[in-house]
Amino acid sequence: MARARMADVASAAGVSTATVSMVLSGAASTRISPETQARVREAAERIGYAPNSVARSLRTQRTRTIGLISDTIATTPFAGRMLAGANDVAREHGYLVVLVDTDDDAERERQAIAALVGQQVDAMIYARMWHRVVPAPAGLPDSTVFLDCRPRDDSRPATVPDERDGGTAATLELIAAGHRRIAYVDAPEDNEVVASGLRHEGYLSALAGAGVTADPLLHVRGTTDASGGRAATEALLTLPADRRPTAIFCFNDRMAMGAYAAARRAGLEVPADLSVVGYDDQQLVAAELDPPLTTVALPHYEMGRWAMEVALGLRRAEAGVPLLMPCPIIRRDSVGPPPEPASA
Amino acid sequence: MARARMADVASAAGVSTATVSMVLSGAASTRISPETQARVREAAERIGYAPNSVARSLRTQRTRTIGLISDTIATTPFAGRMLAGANDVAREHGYLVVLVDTDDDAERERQAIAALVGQQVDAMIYARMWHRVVPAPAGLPDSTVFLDCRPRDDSRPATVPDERDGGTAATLELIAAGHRRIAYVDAPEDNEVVASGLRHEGYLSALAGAGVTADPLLHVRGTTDASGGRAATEALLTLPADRRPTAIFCFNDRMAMGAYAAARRAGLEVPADLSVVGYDDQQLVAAELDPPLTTVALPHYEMGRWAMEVALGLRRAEAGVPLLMPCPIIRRDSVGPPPEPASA
DNA sequence: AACGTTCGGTTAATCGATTAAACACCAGAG
DNA sequence: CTCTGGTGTTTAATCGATTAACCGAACGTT
Repeated sequence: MARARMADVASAAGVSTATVSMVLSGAASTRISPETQARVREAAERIGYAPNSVARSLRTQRTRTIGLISDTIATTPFAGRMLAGANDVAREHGYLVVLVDTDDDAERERQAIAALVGQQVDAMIYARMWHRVVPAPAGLPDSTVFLDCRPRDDSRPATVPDERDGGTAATLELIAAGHRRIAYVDAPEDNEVVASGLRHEGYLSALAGAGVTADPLLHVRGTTDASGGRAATEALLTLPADRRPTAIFCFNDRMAMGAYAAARRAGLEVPADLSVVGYDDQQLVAAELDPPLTTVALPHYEMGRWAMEVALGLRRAEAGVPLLMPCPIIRRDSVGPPPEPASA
Repeated sequence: MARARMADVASAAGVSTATVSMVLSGAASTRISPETQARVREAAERIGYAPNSVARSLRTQRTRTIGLISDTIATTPFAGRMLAGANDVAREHGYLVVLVDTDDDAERERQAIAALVGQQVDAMIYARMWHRVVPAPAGLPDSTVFLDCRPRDDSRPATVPDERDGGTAATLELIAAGHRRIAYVDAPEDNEVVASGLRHEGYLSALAGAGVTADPLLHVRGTTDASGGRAATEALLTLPADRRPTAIFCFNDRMAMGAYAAARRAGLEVPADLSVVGYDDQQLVAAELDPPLTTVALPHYEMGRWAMEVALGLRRAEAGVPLLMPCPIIRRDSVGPPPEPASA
């Protein structure tokens, strides 16, 4: 049998569709007598009526649907938490999210935007899986919110992680443990990777705040995977004893994995001989390392929530200055005091 | 200015909306003169017309939209690839996917199903993030496809990984390297985790096929994280030398990480002293271990594609017997010959 | 000249809701 | 006995497309 329509409820209850609509939408409860309301509700229940949102959307011009465009969902472990945040807020307010993964392809992105606009989504979220500055794509509605990226012209509301502050927090954690010779194992030089520079700034400012002069030798780079972290750490460990770092802050958790491996090869224990702090709090990795890794979490869930709240108009957000979402430090067991009592 | 409607195109081109519709949908190209067609297209282009899919959907009773219900997207690294597969197929055929994460909550699931049905999705995919047998939820349309799970009554098309074959492949890999004493570090006993038993069956059958008698001592269990794998492996390594395994097949990659740690603590090198094979080919983990881990990949992307193809009717699939998607072995560097020349 | 056929469109119904405006009915006021 | 005002409900327009049915003109045939 076909799905019940409002007209079916109407005839079952012996009223007009207008009455059914008013009763079920709860709007004009005052105008309709309680008896009629009860009759309508009972009839709707009985024949299993469920409104057709397509028809409703056509009439009301709102679909209670939010479009979420993202690059490469597949290959990042971060997408999930961002999606989860957005999805939770959407659900809490009766919205549905239409997801499109553009695989970082400009043509697909164009199509996706067109398709979502055609579907009349009420708002749009433009997400990137790693913090970037992007040229605002054409065709995005005014109601678009940027997530984990910011439009180059800052023309729309956006939220990104507060990487600078995260870099400071990580470094401070090591300083607090007594370290003075702290290395920063950075990502390769790449303007796209804004996180790299910001975390470095945070690192430098933490050192400065503690009265430690930054040693340029301790700022090294490697590819952003375990092998890069390992190579960079190995280089660091060949430094003469008095210049060698007692602690390492890595650009991300995978590089920290590599740092662990390098330490192991060099016969060093983490954290007894070398303290390590990562970044990202990567699912199923950071906590599983031996010892579990102290790291800085990327606030993907929170950013996802925020973006959806703005998209839904639950929260005012002016374009111009992106919201910097705090990156909390996650303390585990990879940080300890330096091997020798600090210079103090 | 409001979005252009078909009527706007019609008046701009001096024709009726029927003509516009026919021209733009490409359907009745034969009936309309080439000149008129050109005029209509030009007008549509000029005023930037894009069809309103809500209106179209109401009329055609199809939304070109697929609902995808899943549990806990957030906390698993697998979701991405499954989504990517589904999304790719959808995009290739001009469909959009509406995603709902139920967070494994029955009430949310109910709401999600109702919402998607109300949105008139053309079909639905019911996904789980780890292989399970589930009671088919009420309210799912007939067109629902099950992804990485199967309805208890096998009443709908479904696809799950071929875990048994994967277990065989992993074990065979070790046998081929010359191992005879091969342990299986299993997940805790739990009927929900069907993968556990199936991989075990595969393991046993590979051993039997090679004429090796399975030693019950070599079937141990641990929690499905690194610490569980580590504890189980440590237990294995305390076995007397002649009963000790020379190779370990782990239920998943995280447990394999733990096996690495245990080996290291025991002064053993992987793979020189101990070979290890994992399962899952977990993103950003398996390949990053030192040495990179040989493992069995879960075909999430392929399952996602398959499910969407079935949902879109591009592929016939009868309910009854779930499609077993092959789990390819990913060879890296954690498998070598046993430390002593094989018994041969 | 009368009568099909094509050709090239147009008319109008329809999908299933929402909602402004109209209406029927009754009570109380003037 | 008419008028005014509520009250409770219905009528009908509307959202923006699709599509079956129809229609007028031109052309060919006998």
